[in-house]
Amino acid sequence: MTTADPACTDQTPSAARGGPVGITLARVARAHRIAMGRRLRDLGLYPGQELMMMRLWDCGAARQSELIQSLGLDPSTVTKMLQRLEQCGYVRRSPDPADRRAVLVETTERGRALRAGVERAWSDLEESSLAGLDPAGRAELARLLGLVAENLRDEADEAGGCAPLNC
Amino acid sequence: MTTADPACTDQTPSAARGGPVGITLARVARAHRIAMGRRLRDLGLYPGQELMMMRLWDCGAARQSELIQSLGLDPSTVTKMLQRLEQCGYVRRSPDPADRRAVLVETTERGRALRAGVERAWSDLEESSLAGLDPAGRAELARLLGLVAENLRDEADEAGGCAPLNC
DNA sequence: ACCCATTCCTTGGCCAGCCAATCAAAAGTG
DNA sequence: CACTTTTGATTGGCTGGCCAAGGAATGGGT
Repeated sequence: MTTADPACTDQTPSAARGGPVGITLARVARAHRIAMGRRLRDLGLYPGQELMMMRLWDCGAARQSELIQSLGLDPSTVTKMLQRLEQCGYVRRSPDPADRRAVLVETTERGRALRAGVERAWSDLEESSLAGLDPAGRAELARLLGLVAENLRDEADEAGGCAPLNC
Repeated sequence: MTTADPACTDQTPSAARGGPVGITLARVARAHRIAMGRRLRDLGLYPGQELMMMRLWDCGAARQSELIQSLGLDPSTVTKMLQRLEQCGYVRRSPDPADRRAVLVETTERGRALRAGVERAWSDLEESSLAGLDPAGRAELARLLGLVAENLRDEADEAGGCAPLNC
């Protein structure tokens, strides 16, 4: 008698009834990340590393603190990720001559070679995940997600951004 | 001259131009998970554990394999998560008398006590993230996300579901 | 009755990602 | 000039989460 409870087969957990959109978002995002991870594995990347590489492709060379800021990651996360990317030969790190604390990061030729594959992964996943959605629907989805993003950004600022002025 | 490149200030990485919705989704989801994580930390939970607890609240007692199936997680992930939840006193694990391989899992009183907090976390985050969205917009967002979820579920089935019949 | 495939779970190893503590260098302040 | 604060980066430790490999019990097939 393990699965007798009818609630056990319900899709949305009863404790999340107050956040139906939120839990749907979480589920979709997880599936999306997994799908992206499958594509990245074929390229030799782990999920998360593609964002770092994309940033480096756009920036040329960048200081580590800049990457931390733009990706919104923890400094330690960036340090370790870059150590691994460097070991894979995708990235080169060198001390900044203008600031002996800082580290300059740039992609190698091998790192640049990943770009086409990552671009295809994004396009491919976009087509796969938005299949059956007309351009209007896609635009609407992008618009709504943008609103949510702004709301969440505001909340994040409230929580952690007490540094600049008052508070 | 570290930040001279104008593309460096662009919001969307150029390598993701083929997947604008996808990258927006990834960003929103990350912010959402972080916001949820902040609320969960106050309750004594880590992100991901709330889904496990929610499942257990709905199921009563469940076999570990059932949790793996319903949450879509790796068996090893579930094993370790349950070991930690048990150590925190939120969960109790006992051998299934009907099958000596299996493990039965159920919430403790302390685990049940978390429920109100988790419910509030979901509701609170829903309000915060959907602020400024009228019910029609929320329904539309839920509908669109549902479509994406289905597309991604299909893809996941294609990738890993070669077990049952042909193939 | 026997053997083999399947199922259930655990362990170890690896990654992303966070927090806390630490150190070195730079910048501000007296 | 010296002292303090702030910034840049690293290390260690913890979590979620995956894969690969293994062991133990069940169940099917002959």
